[in-house]
Amino acid sequence: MCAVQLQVRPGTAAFSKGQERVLKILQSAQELMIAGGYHNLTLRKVAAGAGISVGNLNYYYSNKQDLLRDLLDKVIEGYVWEFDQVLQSAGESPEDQFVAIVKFIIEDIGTQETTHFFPELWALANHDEYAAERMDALYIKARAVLNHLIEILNPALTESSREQVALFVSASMEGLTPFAGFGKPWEPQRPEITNIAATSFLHLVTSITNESIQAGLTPPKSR
Amino acid sequence: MCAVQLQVRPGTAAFSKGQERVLKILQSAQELMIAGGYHNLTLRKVAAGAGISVGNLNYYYSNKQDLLRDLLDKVIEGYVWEFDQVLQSAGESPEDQFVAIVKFIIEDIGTQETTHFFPELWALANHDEYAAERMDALYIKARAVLNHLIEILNPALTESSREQVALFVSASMEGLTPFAGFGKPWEPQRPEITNIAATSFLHLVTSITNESIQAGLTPPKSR
DNA sequence: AATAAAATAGGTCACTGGTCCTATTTATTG
DNA sequence: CAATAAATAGGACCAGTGACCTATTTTATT
Repeated sequence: MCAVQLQVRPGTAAFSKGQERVLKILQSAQELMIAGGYHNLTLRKVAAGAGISVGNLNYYYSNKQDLLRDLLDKVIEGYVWEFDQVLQSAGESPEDQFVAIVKFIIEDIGTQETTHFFPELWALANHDEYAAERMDALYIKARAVLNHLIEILNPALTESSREQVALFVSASMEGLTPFAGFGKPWEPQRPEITNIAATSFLHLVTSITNESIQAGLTPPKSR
Repeated sequence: MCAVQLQVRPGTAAFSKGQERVLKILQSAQELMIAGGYHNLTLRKVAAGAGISVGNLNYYYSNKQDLLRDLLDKVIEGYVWEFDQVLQSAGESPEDQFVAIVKFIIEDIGTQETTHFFPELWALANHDEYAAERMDALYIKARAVLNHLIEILNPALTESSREQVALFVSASMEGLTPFAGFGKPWEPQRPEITNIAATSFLHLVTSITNESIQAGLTPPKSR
């Protein structure tokens, strides 16, 4: 994908300059994506933002798709890393840990980076297979944290029920992005919304049953 | 915005042909948006899809922004109309009506149109003021239905609490789009996820209090 | 120091996209 | 039917874009 990475072989030197450049390129691309969306991401702007020429950018990324993929990889890895951090931060009770994670994620969607990047990712995933794959991998990681705690909080749930609950919780929080994210109309009420979410999710994960997930609210009269 | 609309004056005839063309143009634009996202929406493709020339397209929409705005208006109006229908369909108890609406909305995100269009809208709203305004107006309408029922189901809630709860419920469902929408990994489990959502939301709206929204789960030890 | 590899700039090229202009055809109206 | 407006096609224009190539400079290696 990226020239530098491909050309690194065992026993080769540091390539520190090239690595730095790649980092600058990706940061420039990310900033452009956040500022103007994918349709504003041009190689010339990326090069300018990284302080290099278009020809040099082409040396690192021979085409735009490769750059986009590396960008997705980089940004998504960043979030995966954050989730791992959260998982390792030893908390009190499972309830407290669960609430802490909910608060952490809703806090995160308040940043401009997250508010602007993720809708682009969701839109990309509708038309780009690679984006869809990476997005899927990211959210699997994100739900792993929730899954782990839900299993403790509600051991009676089957694996599939638990995963469905985790998906619902995760997706619910993501859904707040376009409404209570950075610069959005409900941004000032994010604290209250966080309380609603935490209360609601905690009750859900501790009280939901396999049966209610399968049968729904209006159980069939037969049987 | 659109040439035809602007040139219609009192006493003028039907302009049936022009109106038809505008409809075809907007439908073509919508199809392209759904199929390939905004970055795939070009005037040439819109013209081809509508079966007219670029020059003729330019006669109806003198620039791309105007076309985009009319497209947003058209699609959003369609959803607003749907919400009004839902609101008028007299149901049984408020609980049943509430659950019916939740099911209706989650059903809707399973269509390709909704799954593909809305992420584009959310992304656009991050960089286009007009898109942000129209999106806001749409969701205000969508929440009005929820607000109305929440007021019945939980009269003790203040107006702002109620609106925050409605926002959370609405945003949660929207958040399912990139995960359980059309062609998404969790699409097969949408029925179970719908049950989880309905159960969770119904408990939330009937049991939440103003205090828990304000204070959160861990009340301060002082006082 | 000599040599090879890496990094960089600059320019070119074909193509696409939005916009604009003009001539022509079609419909409407008095 | 004449005249006026609406609708349409075709093309031109020009800025921008991704991709590519080559020459040059910088860096590393032996």
